[in-house]
Amino acid sequence: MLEDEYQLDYFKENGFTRKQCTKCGTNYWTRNPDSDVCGDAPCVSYSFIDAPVFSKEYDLSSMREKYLSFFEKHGHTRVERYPVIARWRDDIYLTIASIADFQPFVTSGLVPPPANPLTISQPCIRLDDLDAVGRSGRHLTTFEMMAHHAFNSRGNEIYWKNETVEYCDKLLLELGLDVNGVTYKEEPWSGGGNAGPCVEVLVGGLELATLVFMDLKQTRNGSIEIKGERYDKMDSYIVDTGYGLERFVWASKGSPTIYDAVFPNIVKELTDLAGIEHSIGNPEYAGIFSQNARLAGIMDISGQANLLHLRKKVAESIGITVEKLQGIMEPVETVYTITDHTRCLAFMFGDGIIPSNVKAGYLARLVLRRTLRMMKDLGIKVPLSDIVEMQIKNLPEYPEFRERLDTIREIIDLEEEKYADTIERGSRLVRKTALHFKEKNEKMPLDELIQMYDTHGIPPEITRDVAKEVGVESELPDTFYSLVAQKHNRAEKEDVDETSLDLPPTKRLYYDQPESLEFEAEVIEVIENKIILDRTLFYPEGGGQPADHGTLSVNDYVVNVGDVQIINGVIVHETDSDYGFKKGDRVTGKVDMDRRIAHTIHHTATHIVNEAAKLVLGDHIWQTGAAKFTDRARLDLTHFKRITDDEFREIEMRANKSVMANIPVHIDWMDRVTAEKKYGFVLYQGGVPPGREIRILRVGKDVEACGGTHVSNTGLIGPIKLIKTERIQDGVERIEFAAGEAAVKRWQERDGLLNSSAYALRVSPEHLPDTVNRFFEEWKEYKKENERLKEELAEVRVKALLGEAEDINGLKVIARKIANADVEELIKAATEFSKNNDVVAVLASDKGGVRIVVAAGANAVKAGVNSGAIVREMSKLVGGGGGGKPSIAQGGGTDAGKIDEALEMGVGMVRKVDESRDLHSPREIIDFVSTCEFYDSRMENLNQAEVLKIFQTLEQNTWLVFTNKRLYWILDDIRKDKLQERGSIPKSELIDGNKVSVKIDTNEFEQKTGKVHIGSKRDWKYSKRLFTKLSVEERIKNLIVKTMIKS
RNA sequence: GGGCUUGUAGAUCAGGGGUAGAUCGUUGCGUUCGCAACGCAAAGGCCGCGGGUUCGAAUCCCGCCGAGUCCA
Repeated sequence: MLEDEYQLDYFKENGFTRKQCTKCGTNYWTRNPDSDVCGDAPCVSYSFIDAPVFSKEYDLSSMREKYLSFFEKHGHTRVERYPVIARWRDDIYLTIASIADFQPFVTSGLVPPPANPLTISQPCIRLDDLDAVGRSGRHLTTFEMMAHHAFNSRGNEIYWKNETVEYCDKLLLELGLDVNGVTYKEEPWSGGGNAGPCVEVLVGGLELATLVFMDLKQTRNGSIEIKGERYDKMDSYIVDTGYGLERFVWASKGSPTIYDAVFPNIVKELTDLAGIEHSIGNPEYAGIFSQNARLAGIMDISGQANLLHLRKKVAESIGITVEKLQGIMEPVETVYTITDHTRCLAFMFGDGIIPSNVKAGYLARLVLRRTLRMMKDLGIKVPLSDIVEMQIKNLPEYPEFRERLDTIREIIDLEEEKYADTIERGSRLVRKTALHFKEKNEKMPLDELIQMYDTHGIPPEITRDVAKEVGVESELPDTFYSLVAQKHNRAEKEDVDETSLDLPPTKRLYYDQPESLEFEAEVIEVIENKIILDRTLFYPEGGGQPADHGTLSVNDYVVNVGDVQIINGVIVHETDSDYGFKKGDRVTGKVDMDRRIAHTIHHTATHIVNEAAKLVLGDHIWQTGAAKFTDRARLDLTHFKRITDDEFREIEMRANKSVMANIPVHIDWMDRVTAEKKYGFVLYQGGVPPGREIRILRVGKDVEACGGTHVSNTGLIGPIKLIKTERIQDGVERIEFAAGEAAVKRWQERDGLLNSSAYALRVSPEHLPDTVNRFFEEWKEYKKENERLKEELAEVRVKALLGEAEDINGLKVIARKIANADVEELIKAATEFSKNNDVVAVLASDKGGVRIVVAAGANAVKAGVNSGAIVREMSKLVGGGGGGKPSIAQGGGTDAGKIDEALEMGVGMVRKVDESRDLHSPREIIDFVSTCEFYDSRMENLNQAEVLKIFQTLEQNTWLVFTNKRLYWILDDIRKDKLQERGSIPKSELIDGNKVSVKIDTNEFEQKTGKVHIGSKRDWKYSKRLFTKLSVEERIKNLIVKTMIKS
């Protein structure tokens, strides 16, 4: 269907014939009469290695220059490269191709290209094949795409297919390529909603360039079908070429890998640093890498399995073992990767990406951390910033990187530190978690590895290694990082439901008459509550500035305008009623000027604060967002650390100085291309406005494309008060500030706070810090003193009361009301009492209702006194609740009149202790269990029969401990003893010869109707996520398994 | 923008409704000619902030602030 597209006169007139590849069946054009395959992998393998295809060797800069000047000679204008961070795009983070520079506005025809035709060498970053970088011999994360573009439209064609192929062919021949050396393979192209015919330019088995003829766009019912999608012809059609600079250099040198061709000196430096032998002068050695690159060229090497396959093949063909090959290749491959990655980082940071946990900054961090890991593998100890600096110095064509060197170094050093922290923290966590699995004698599950990475950023390799140190095995998943990066590469495109309004653009009066508040207009359309006029003073929401409010009136009808939006140049007024409005009416509009002025002031102030921040913090500052309100505004800036107090103050001062300088605000409508040429991409601080003409706002040195309303001179802003900074993401600081009246209100508020605080302490505001400090210190001292005194008081009280003890069953019982004592006092006294083994203290106070504390000495507890149970009952009586451990418990209530009664009851309970034994035989337990309902931590009901069965299979030496409606523990002896020592569980005994012994909280045993809760949260907490995935049955078994391992 | 984790002594962390803990570090005492090591003891906490539930919250719930991390 696209066959005819490739029948080019140039081919026919220059001795080419169209052939079909005998291997893959694709059609291609060649001059070589003997050719029978297409020249692309996997049909052929590299033939240029050790056999350079051009007449001489080129390095990057000579090849780039050769290319650009070739196209200049042929009528193209040389265009400066764009940044690798695609600031003008909201759909991708990184510049992935030269054509990306001209999307979307140039390719869509909305904006003319900067030159036509043009040539450019555009640095690009692609992170899709991270795993292959360094290993395949040809993959790079960063490369320069040399290109020439021609933007054609119907009636104005610059050139099309014939010329494009001719240029390419001429260039190759000029470089000294054998006439039979090039193959043009037909390969329809599609991507990003566009498509078109395309030829791949193949030399020596390597794809050197791609010539795309983009003339189709995806449509629902298009007449042309490619790969299942339907397309139509476009009115504009674009020559989109891409020549791989690095590949040209490689082909010109014929070195074993692209890395040796492109940055031999850096590779050398790094091999030296790592102490690795890398002598590509040695033919035998170089042969290994050549062979590897050749075979990698015709294979898919993503993933461990594929890599192993490659290794085998290479080893086979050279005649050495895989292990030996691995030993030679791996360190050098790592060096290649580091070389590539550090160049990538040089471009990223050189073009101002700030590392972050989001967006492009996250990609930078990803690459940076990967690099650090590999440096560690090789034992390279120098700081990463040294290597990146090396790269930058190796890129003399990018002087702008050198200017930013200090900042770049600081950013990298900070990142390196951060990563070391993360790994340190992570290793501790892994060790801890691994110990749990060791206990269970299990492998570290994949889930855990994923969680370590997902939640804590610990790479799976590290998790594996650390776990291994502890003695726990784990599985390392394959192709981890490529998957991650792929998902990251594309920004989410926001779905704007474009209700297409087929109306003329509204005349925007607010630009020409910023000070007017009333206007007359004609109603063009009324759609429900949405009113569209031919002209308006109402500012529609945009550029972080909210919409104007106000009223529209026709005759006597007045409606309120609550929102204003602009859709494709048509301004829509959303009102609270459409009553009385119809097409053709003359209306009067009135804008709420107070609101507008507040927005206007904040908008101009935003530009000033932005500029001030840039001056104070550095050139890496970019605005990533902003919002204006009537009472404040906020500005989000890229910055790699927190803004300090000093910087904060200085930004504020500078901003106010700009106000005081009363600088005029210049607004011009400019042609986009001219503006970009003149000011660069700093124009696009908040985002990229569409259109051929853009509105340029200049305040002092700050120049931005901005559609907002602004004051004419900065003096009109009035004061600017910075309110606070906030770190909204890693690498993004938010500055909140108020300007004009809002600023005055802010500091009045602040003064109010200060004054009332100072007044409360009866000091003047300037003494506030000292005084507050003193008060706080004193408060701490008094607190401690209070504690000491309470302890002393407790001792005294105990001495005084011990004599009053009543003798019950050999225990000394003290029941006392201590008036107006707080809980702490009671506890201290009770604790003091219970130091005597035989004492049971039952204390109560009437402070704030009723407070009750009961404590029992060691012998008393052994005898069966349960303070918790006593307190519970006593508290119930006084209208409250309480509980605690057998040794000590506390509670309280509201009914102070019943204190004496409660005390009596407490004593009564001690009396009864002897009567209730709380040890039970397994038979009793089973009986008990069979009357209970069970539920687990997820509050799910359990199958009772199942639980029963599990209990019956419990091993000897297993203890079940029930308290407070919960089955808390299933324990082995050792843990039981330990917990009993700590008093966490009640004492219990093994009943002779029985398989299971259990202690049940007496209270609970009597209330058999209650539900029994299985498992304590504590047991699952260390890997909550893991356990919640398990079934209830698995969870119970898990507890039991743990127990058995112990014994 | 979304998810997950996290905030307790100077540091690293445990605990997880009922008197705030461990280890290291700090200080003092003992031992030593002195140091290290050791032994004993002490000091050091608004348990991130603000609400709520409760007789009682470091602990549970809600909100805020801070930190970390994965993803879009």
